[in-house]
This record gives sequence, C-alpha cells and structure tokens, in this order.
Amino acid sequence: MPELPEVETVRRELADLIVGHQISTVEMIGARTFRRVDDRDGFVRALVSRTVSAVNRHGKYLLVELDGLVRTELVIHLRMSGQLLWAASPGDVPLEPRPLHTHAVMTFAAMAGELRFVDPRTFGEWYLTVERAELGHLGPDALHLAESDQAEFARIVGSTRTAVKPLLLDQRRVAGVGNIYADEICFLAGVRIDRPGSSLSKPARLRIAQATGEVLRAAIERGGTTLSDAQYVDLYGNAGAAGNSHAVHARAGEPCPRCSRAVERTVIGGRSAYFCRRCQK
DNA sequence: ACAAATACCTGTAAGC
DNA sequence: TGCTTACAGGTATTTG
Repeated sequence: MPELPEVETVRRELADLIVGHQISTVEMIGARTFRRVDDRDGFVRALVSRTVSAVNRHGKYLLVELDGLVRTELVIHLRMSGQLLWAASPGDVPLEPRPLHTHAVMTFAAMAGELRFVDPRTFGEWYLTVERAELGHLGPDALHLAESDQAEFARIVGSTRTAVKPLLLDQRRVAGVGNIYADEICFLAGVRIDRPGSSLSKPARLRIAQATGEVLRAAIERGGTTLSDAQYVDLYGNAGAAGNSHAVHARAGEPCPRCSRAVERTVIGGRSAYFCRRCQK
C-alpha cells in the first residue's frame, strides 16, 4: 500500500499533530507489530512522558524523534496494509470504536483523541532503533537524492545489469519507490521497465532521476495514491487523489495518455507492471 | 552479481 | 449461493 508519497503525506500530518506533545500512554495490542521488541515494558517506558520533537522519514520508514532520547528513535513501517489514524474526541464526543486489527494505540497529554495503528496483514512494525542500525541497508532516500544529486542517481541506475523497474524497487539502491511509482517513473522517463540499468544512455539515466523527482513530488501534492481497494488513507481517513493522474499503473487496456496505444500489463520481478510499448524504449 | 521463489498475513474480487 | 483461487501497494531470506 504505502510508498514514499503516502508515507510522506502521513509524516507531514503526524508532525503537525504531535510534535511538541507529550506521550501519555502506549498500548501494545498486536504481538506481530512488536515482533522485534524484546522488552515490551521497556518499550513503553522509553516512550511514555517523552515529548515528540520531530517526525522524520527515510524511504518508507517513519522515524519519531523524542526529547531526551539520544540516538534512539521510534520506527514505524506501514508495509502493505498499515494505517496510522487519528481518532479525535473533542469535548464530550466519544471515540469511535477501534477498527478491527488495531494493533497499537498512543495517546498524548492535553490532546483529546488517540493515535491508532491499524494493520490487517500485520506486516507493519513498530520498534525502537538505536542510530538507525536496522536501516543501514537502505540506499539514499529517493526523493531527496532526485532533488539533490541527479548525477549520483544516474550513476546508481547505471551501476547494475538489473532491469530498471526491479532496480527502482530495490530499497538498498534507492529507498522509497514502490510498485506504483516505479511504473510511473519508467513511463515518464520513456524507458522500458526491463532495460538493464547499465544499458541505458547517460541521458536516459538522468531522465530516470528527473522522472523520479517529478513523479514523487506530484504524488505528494495530490496526497498519495488510494487504489480501488481503499487500503491507503491518510491520518484523518481521507483518500489520496494521485491515482487519478497515473499514466499507466493499474490501467491495462486504457489508452496511453501520450500516444493512445493500449497500456499493457506484464509481470517483472514477481510484481505486476504496466507500460506503454510505444512510448517506452 | 543477480533472478526467482517463498514466506509472512488478511481481505477482496474473480471464476467456476 | 457458495467454494476456490489469484492477487494486493513491502521486505527478508533462501535457492539456483
């Protein structure tokens, strides 16, 4: 479900909501959500009564920074079906009942409501990281790199024989691009999804870098992608509108927005992939 | 170095 | 109507 633009949308909303607020309670409900947490009491103790100083993001990982916790951050990864939802209860309005598959709940001092982590497939995770040790395998953040150093992005693309789409999906090379946006990036760059990165011309590699920035930025502006299954919603339960502007992803049979030829679907790297045969070379 | 398969789960849609 | 199957946005690990 959530890729970089969806995680960034939630990050911004979460930062606006909780930065400067003190954690009152942490409920650990689902076992699998906390599968990396050895000391469950210690986890709660580390968080309660701390004030949130920042909510950061690297790739698809959310990182909650807390006053007085040095080098240690709360990691939240939504994986396929995780949602962070703010349930407000202003005044005397009672809280909505918790949805099925609510695995974690956090409350804050002087804030009426609760932050819920809902995750039917239980792939998502919460844990404390020290110096981001568990994130060490990740490549640079895709959006940051596309905006700061396109030459380096192009170098990474050209550094392997791996096909461009699986390359973009490999979080060790570049972090944050998922199945939806990898299709959109390849389309915008005019590159076939199965072209080995090292076979691309320098301009084509730079087009991948450029397209990554454009696609991710545009998706964030539209609040991310909510597909027909409505899996992704933001902190307040709202769907994102970026899906309406997808050129190819999940549009098999529809006309390519550039040349009108029917968009095709295939499988690459075990994932469904969409492309225009005429526009991507 | 790389590709492919598998595993982790639940929910939904399509097919029979 | 019911049952079965395939598939879903992610990632880690194993096998070849």
